[in-house]
Amino acid sequence: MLSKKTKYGIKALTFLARQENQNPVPISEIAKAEHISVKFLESILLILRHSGFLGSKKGKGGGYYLIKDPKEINMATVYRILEGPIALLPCASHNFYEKCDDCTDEITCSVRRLMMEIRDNTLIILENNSLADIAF
Amino acid sequence: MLSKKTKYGIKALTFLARQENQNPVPISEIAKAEHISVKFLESILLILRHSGFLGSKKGKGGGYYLIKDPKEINMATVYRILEGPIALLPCASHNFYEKCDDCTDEITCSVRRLMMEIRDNTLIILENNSLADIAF
DNA sequence: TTTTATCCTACAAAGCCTATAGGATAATAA
DNA sequence: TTATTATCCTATAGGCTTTGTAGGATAAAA
Repeated sequence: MLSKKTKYGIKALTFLARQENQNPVPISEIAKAEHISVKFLESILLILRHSGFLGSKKGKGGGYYLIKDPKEINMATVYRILEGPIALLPCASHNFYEKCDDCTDEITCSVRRLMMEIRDNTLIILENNSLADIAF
Repeated sequence: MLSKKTKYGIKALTFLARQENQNPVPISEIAKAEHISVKFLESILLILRHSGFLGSKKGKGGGYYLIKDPKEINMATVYRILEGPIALLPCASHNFYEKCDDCTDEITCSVRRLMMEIRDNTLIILENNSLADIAF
């Protein structure tokens, strides 16, 4: 299941993508519109800023704004930053690969094969969707 | 991510499906072969028995065995019993639906739409795979 | 100088995951 | 009948993750 962090993060990105201009939007405004705790959202937007999706401006008239064109923001990348691995098992993940303690032979592992198939399909969907695709 | 409970549960089912006959297999044997804690596996097999996948026999010569034909055991059903919802959000789930606290309009929610697409795809894969399909 | 708003670290409550403990129950074999 | 084997079942504990909250530091604008 998606964490609230990821869900709120995507909602905030969507909210910013829907803005008519690139003026900074304060956290409080996004939080109010999307019904999210201000402080929790603050920590999420900080992550998205550090990851290069958002810019920020302090003081009056400040807030967060999108740095990239929503068409260039890939949902697979967003997912990995907020949620972590797309695969349902570490041994089926490209970017977060880990060997299983209990498996003797990864290649013939039936669970892994099934999870790889799901992973491949989920990845295609996420990669085929940009922020612009889901926002409008 | 898949819980160990689900992973171990599927591995145990696979192990039983690969048995040549329908004789009961003791927990300890499955646990040893799949490198799983006996006590933890015990609790998982109990769930699978209560869900109608497994039968059991007590005492010497006892253990667990498959009740159904592996071809008739659908991985979507197994997943739901062990892991819970297939969807990544409660609002995108058929069998475990829950309304979001923060959403005002579910229909236009961008996160939900994306998660529904992933859910539909994942569901197809799980439904198209029986225990027999993944075991052999 | 005041107000506004982000920046950043630390922390706390709650819930979930991963087992483990220990006795009850039932079947088999000697 | 007794000992052994193996499941049945409930309770619980430790650790980790999630979901925030607190509080001050920093920077920009009025």
